[in-house]
Amino acid sequence: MSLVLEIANLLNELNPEQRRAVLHQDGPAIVLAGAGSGKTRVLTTRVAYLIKEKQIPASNIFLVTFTNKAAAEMKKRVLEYTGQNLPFAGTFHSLSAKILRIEASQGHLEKFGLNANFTIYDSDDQLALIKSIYKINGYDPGTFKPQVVKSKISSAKNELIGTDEFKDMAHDGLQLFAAKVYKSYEKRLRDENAVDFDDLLSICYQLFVDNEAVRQKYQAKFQHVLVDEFQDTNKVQYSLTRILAQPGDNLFAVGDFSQSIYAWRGADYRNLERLSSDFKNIKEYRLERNYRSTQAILDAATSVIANNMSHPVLELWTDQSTDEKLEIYETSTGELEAEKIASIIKEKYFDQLKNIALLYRTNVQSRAFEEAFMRRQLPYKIVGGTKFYERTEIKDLLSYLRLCFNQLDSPSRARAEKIGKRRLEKLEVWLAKTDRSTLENPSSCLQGILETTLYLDKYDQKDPEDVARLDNIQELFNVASRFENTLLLLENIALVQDGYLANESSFNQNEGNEITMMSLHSAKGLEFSIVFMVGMEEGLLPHSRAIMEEKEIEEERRLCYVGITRAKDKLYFSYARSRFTYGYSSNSLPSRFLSEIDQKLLKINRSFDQGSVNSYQDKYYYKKPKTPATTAKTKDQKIRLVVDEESLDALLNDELDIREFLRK
DNA sequence: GTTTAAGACGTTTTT
DNA sequence: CGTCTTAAAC
Repeated sequence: MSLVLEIANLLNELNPEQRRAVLHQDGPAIVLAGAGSGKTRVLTTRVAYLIKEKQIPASNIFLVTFTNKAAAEMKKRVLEYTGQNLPFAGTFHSLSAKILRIEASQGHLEKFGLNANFTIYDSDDQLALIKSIYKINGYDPGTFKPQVVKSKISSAKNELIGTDEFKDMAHDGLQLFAAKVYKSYEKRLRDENAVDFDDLLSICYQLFVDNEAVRQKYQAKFQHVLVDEFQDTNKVQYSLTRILAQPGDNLFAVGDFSQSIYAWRGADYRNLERLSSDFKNIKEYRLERNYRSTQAILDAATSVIANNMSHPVLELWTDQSTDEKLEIYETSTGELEAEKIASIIKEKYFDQLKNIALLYRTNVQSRAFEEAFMRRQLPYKIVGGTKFYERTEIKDLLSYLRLCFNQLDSPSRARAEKIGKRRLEKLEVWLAKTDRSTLENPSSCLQGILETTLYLDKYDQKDPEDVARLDNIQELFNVASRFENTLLLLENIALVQDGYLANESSFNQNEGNEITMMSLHSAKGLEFSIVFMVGMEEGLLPHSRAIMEEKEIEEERRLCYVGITRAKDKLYFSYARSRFTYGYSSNSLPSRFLSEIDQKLLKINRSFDQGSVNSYQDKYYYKKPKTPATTAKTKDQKIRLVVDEESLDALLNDELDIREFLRK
C-alpha cells in the first residue's frame, strides 16, 4: 500500500471554495485567502494536483514564499502528498541565488562582474561597505547617516531603479548624496565579486531582460509559477514573477490585502490589484471560511479592518460559535499592565502556557512582561531578538571563512582586521599553503582557521558569557558538519538569517510549557489558543511614527488585524493610562482600534488601582464611529491636541520636550 | 590595542 | 530609561 495519498482523497478534505481554487485550470489565478482559511493547504494541494493529475514534473514547478520556514513546510507537505521533492520551492532570494549560481558558472554574469564564487553580502556587510565609502571619500556620517543612505539604495534596487536613473530623479540633498554613494557602492560590489540581498533579485531580473536565451530557458522550464503572500511582493518580485510565468501565464498568486504589513520594506499590496489589470483573463477565488478562530474573534477582526478604505477586505466566517467575549484590561501604568496580565496567566492558564502568545508592537515592551513573569516564575520565551548568525563570535568566524574563498570581500577583511592584524596575517600564510580540498570541507576549514588564528584564545573558560560564545562556536561546527561544501554552507547561512537551521531542535515548536512573546510582525502566519495583545494605545498601536499619515494608519490597522486573527479561542487586549517611554512618563489614550470593535463583543475590566487619574473620561473611548474613516480621525485629532495640565506644566518648566509631547 | 565615558537616539525586520 | 556608537583616555 502506498503512503502517498490519492489526489481524490486530498480534494475531498477541502471545502468547495478551496477545491475550486485548487482545480483552477491553465492561465492566471488570484486567490484571496483570509487569515486561517487554509491557504497553505490550497497551495500544496494544487501542487500535488499539478504533479499527479496534470503530469507536470516536480522540477518544472516554481513555488515561492517569503520565509524559509514556510518553504520548508510546503516542501514537506508536497512530499507527503506526492512522494516527490520540489527542487524549486523556496524564498525569492534563495531561488534567485540558485539561478544566479547556475548562470554564473556558465559565464553569463560577467557583465555584472560576477563569477561562480560570488559572495552574498548581508545587511551588516552592506553597511560596512557604505561606511568604507564614506571614509575613503571623506563624507561626514553626521550629515546623512549611512543607515539612511543604505535604505535609500535598497529601496531603489527593489524598485528596479539603477544608479543613473536614481541620480536623475534626485531632487534634494539627501537623494543627490545617496546617488553618489549608490554609484560607488555598485562599483565596489562588482569589484569585490559580491552581491547584496537586493541584487539577488534585481540581477536575476536584469539577466532575464538582457539575455533572451537564458530567459526562454527558464520560461520554458517553469510551466507553473505559484506565489504565496502576494500582498508582500515588491516591484522586482512582481516583475520576476510576471516574466517567469510567461508565455503560458500559469501564475497562481495567493494573498490577503489585510495582512500586508511590510510596506516599509517595499512591499506593495497593490500588486494584488495590479495582477487583475495586467492579466485580463485572470480568475479570482476567495477563501473566507476560517478554521482557526471563534466567530467573536473574527467579528472583531472584521470590524477593525473594515475601516481601511484603500483595499478590499474579506468577510471571515466560521461555524465555531461562542458567547465568549474578548476582554480588555485597563491599568494605570505600564508596569501594572504587565503585573495584571501575569496574574491572569498564573491564575487561569498556568497549565497551558505553551498555548499563550503575548504580542506587542515594539520589542522594548517585552521587558516589563519579562520581569513580571520572572517574579511569578512563569516560563517564557522571546521569538526574535539576536539571531544566531548575528552574534559576534559567529560573524567573526564567518568572515574568516568567507575570506578563504573571496579575498576581495572587503567587509570580511575589515572585520578580520579588527579581530587582530596578526591573526589575519597568519590566516593568509595558512591560506597560501593549504589545498583547496581542505578549504572546501566545512569542518576542516573551520578547524584550520581556529588552529591558525588561535581565535578561541579570545575567550575565557571561566567567564559564563564566554562559555556561551564557545557553545555557539560548537553549534557552528555542528551546522558546518551537515554541509558537503563550504561555499554551500556560506550560501545557506547568508540566505537563512533566522538561524532556525542552526537550532533545528529547539526551533521545533514549543515543546516546553512556555509563554511565547513576540512582536506583532513576528506573529504573522502563527496561531495560538490564547492571545494577549498588549499596549493597545495611541502611540504604540498605531505607532507614533504612523499617526500623521492615513496610509500608515491603515498599515497599523492591518497589523492589529494580523494580531487579532492569531487567536483561536480567547483574546485579551490591554493598555495603560500612563507609560514610561524614553525616561518620561506620559499619559496615553486607548488605541482607536479598540473603539472600532463592536462593543457587544467586549468585556471591559478597569482597575482603579493606585495612581488612578481623575481626568480619565470614558465618554471618549469605545464609541464606534458612525462613518469610521472620517469621524474617527477628527475625533482623535481633537483629543490629541488637548494639552492636559500635567503636560502643560512640564512643558512650561522645560521638563518635557515639545516634540516629545507632540509625538503622542 | 583595549577600556571607559560621554553622547545620541529611540518601530516593525520574511531575505 | 536603555542601548549602541563614537571619541577620548589608558
